[in-house]
Amino acid sequence: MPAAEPSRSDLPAEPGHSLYEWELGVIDIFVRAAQLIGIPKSLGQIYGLLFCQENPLPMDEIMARLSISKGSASQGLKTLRGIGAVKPVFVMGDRRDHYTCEIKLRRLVSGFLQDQVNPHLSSGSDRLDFIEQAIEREAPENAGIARERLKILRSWHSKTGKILPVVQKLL
Amino acid sequence: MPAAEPSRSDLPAEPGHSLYEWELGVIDIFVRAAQLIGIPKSLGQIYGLLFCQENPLPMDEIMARLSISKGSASQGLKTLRGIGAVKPVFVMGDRRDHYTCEIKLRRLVSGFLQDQVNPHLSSGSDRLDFIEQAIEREAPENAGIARERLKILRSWHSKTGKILPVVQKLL
DNA sequence: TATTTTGTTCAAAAAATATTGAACAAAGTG
DNA sequence: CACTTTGTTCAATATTTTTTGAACAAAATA
Repeated sequence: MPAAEPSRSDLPAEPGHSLYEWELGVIDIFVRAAQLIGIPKSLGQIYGLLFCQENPLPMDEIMARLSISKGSASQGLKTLRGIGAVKPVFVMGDRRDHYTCEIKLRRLVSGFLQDQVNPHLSSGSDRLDFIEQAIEREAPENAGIARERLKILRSWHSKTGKILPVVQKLL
Repeated sequence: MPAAEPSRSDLPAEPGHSLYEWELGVIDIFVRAAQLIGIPKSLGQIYGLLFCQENPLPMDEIMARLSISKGSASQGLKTLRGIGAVKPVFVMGDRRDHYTCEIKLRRLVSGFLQDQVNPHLSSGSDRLDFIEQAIEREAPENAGIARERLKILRSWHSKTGKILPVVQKLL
């Protein structure tokens, strides 16, 4: 598999001005990562851009350098803030919010897991209970297989719940 | 958080015939899981349906019970087969392929990781090398920060590569 | 060989998701 | 207070992804 030079098709359509080649490469990586974990590309772009900066950037700069709209930038930063991937920092003498990215892998992942995965896991318990009730209620001829599968699902649920903390510790 | 009864909006529009309530519940869980990891709902539906069966099911049955199209069923089974989530089994005296699902969590996850995550990880190496070259080539005034970030990315890459085997072992 | 059964492929349609930009709010400034 | 700057929201639009179904192929059957 050659792989070679990363495709740039996902990067700003109008590369008019700034952004070094190496920054484009980094952004490319984060855009792909975003797609892998199923979040919008623009989040990957914004995070990637901030990841390359020595200093925090205000929203206008982000919009300009990535050539994305105000709405995208605002919404994107909101989401990134929500999972703790990005933080507003106060910059003396400037009224605008400036943003830096969270650069600790562990925190980054924690925030994501907490926001995207944990909710599923906890609602999962309720769903399993619901299924259990349905099995009793219906008492189908094949309640045997049903109960067996439910048991498997419960064990999966439990295993998954135990994995996450381990992962976080290892990062 | 109430949570209660799983929504059924994702399940077959025309629940005309079979499918017990408990099966709907199980399918619901797998559809959500599918969305969480970013694969089409229909894959979750098919896997979920098979997960509830004691015996392998041929494609027509899958189409009928889930009321999905032939194309979806065929394509969905192909993908599931590709990641090892589903296996064709020979059924004596029936010309059709019959399918069972892989029911070992570890294998299920392995297949998925191998197919979806590993490729990203390996192409990642090439991308990092590309970025390194770009940094040298451009020698921007701020090559300092650039090299520092690259180092971080390399460490992330390495950590991630080490996590996967651990996860698989734990499941 | 003609016919049926089983399954794949792929262009077109539908559905889901992300992005834009204009209208609006909040808060500072002169 | 009128005006500017900064940022949010959300309906409309654009884009991407998924699903459908009809055309096709392969293989068994009669």
